[in-house]
Amino acid sequence: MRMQDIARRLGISAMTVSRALKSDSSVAPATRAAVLKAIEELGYVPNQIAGSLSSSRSGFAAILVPSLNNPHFSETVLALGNALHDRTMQLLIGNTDYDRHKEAELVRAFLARKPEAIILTSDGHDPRILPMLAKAKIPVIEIWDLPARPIQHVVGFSNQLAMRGLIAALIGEGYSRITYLGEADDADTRGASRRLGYCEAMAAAGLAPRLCSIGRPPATMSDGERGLETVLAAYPDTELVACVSDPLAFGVIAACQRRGWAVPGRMAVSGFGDFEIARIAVPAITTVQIDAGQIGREAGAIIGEAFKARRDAMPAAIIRPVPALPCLRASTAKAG
Amino acid sequence: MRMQDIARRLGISAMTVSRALKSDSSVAPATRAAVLKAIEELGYVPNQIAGSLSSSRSGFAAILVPSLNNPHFSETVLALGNALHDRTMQLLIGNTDYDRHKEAELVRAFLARKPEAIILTSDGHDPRILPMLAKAKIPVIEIWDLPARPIQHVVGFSNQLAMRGLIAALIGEGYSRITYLGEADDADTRGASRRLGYCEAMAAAGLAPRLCSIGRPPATMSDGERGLETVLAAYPDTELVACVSDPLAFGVIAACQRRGWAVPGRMAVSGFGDFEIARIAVPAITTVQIDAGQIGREAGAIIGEAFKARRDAMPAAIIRPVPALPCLRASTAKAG
DNA sequence: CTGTTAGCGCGTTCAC
DNA sequence: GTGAACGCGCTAACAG
Repeated sequence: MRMQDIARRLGISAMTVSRALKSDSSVAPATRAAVLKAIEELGYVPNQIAGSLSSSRSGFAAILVPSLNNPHFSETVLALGNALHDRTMQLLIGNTDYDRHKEAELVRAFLARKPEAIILTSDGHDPRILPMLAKAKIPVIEIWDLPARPIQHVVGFSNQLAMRGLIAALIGEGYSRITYLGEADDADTRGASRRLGYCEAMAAAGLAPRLCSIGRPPATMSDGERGLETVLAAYPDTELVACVSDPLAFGVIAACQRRGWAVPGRMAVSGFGDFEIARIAVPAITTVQIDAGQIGREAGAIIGEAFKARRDAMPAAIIRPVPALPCLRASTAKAG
Repeated sequence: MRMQDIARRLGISAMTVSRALKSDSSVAPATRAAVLKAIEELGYVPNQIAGSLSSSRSGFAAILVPSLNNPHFSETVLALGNALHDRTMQLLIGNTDYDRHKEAELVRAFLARKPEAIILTSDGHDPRILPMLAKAKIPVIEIWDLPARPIQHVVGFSNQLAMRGLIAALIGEGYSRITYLGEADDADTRGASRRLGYCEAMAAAGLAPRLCSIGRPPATMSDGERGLETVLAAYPDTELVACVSDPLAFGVIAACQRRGWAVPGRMAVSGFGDFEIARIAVPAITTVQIDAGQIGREAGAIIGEAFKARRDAMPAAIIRPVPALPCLRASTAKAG
């Protein structure tokens, strides 16, 4: 069924049907009512592929995240999706699995769909995506970090500074034998940034870094459970395990509890991200607070501004920092 | 940039470029190499919107889930996405927020994109979507439950039987003052099914149902923390809280621990779904094991079979059950 | 307020 | 193995 069929049935032209479906165009109220009624009765669904080709507006924005399974990223995706819904745009979601090559492949596949904006979770990108993005001439937004050399717009925070701030605060609490537990390789540059922040904070206090790793990202609760062994093997005198993320920290705490070790007391543990579990777990987990939803909303706002700016002037790159502050909780409390 | 531009540059026709991009067509190897080289150099990205319009194959499948934030659904989405990737199809993901009306709106919006298959998380659907789906003439797969009156294909398990099995097992362990904690309304019919399963198991043992609720879905850890109060207010003698999901159970356990109550011992708690947290938490949480990834993979396989069947014969509805078995863990262990 | 014309950029279907 | 004509279903841009 095509617009033509609706039109013929009403003795009008397809163009009028098309206009009746866009509420902003000028169509006689009676005509519009008749069109909508006919569409409803016949169960007609417009072909948006044809519409997109004709209008060269796909109605898509694309977002790439390392892992949809991570509640943080899915919250960002959700918030962005809601923001775009208000602009009647849909979201194409891609999962890079912390893999640059897969990211590049997805960028290519998504660009073929002519998205009107693209959001990348800031990471070490495959350099080949840059010319592709430049050619697409659409807003590009990197989220979840503050890259040294941004592609264009940014919504995020410095993972490095945030982790440095947390570790500095913990050192201030009196901890010194702090061991870092994170991913092994640098596929996840947010993880690498956090590790760097840890090292800086330790160095600033005159302490040597103590690094342990658990393999490729993402860092899971199960990794945390195994990770405690790794930490103790390398640094048996550890008094605090600083984890790259909250789920990992939860796993470490669980492993301690299985051993009958008090957390805190026998061992302290910190995380990163302020996942729900960090607030609910017993003990509650010391972490860095991030509002994942806010990142999505801000990204949606930037897309709106970019569209507006295109009409007016040269759209300047927008760098929008979001808060990332340490939050000390029971898991690192010092006894009495 | 269009195919025409590539073609002119090589002194060939656009049609040859098009064929060179589909590896199955007959193009001289030298020609193909030249085309691919030119495309690479110029950074040409084919316009899939035009391709879809012309071939009437969108390359999309659409999936609607109640909540992308739920690690279970995101795992299903991920597995389905991988399965479809092998068929070079992309996944349009929609979040219904446990809302039938929103689901209907999304079905309409997605059908306009001409997906080649649609996957719905089985729920009470808005009846208006049925004619729309029928008209679309594409495979429809309902997942995560076994609906009484399926639309077409199904991959799932009976939430009712699964919960009944779990409760029966717990009654077998010697529990009788079991209180159910779940969502309030029936927006989430999987939750309603589980509640029904609980009631049946209790009735079968001659026990009266003890129902408590925590508001609309999804059931979060925070809901669990508050939920314990609700349970104790209504049924102070509760010895086991049977929760509609693992995160909710985790919240209840956390609330117990904050009161200094031993779990198990002073209170037992069960969940549903076998989320990672159920295995890692201390105590580990008794639950019903579901393989969320398998549901996605099976759905992907059904899409493949449906495409094959279309050529051969009338595609019969496929009902593919997946396992959902009780798993007793420490959180409901009987002392001694 | 409504209709007509002319593409949008590909892939299908023929020719050769 | 390659090219030319045509159409996919809709909307932009113009008439009227």
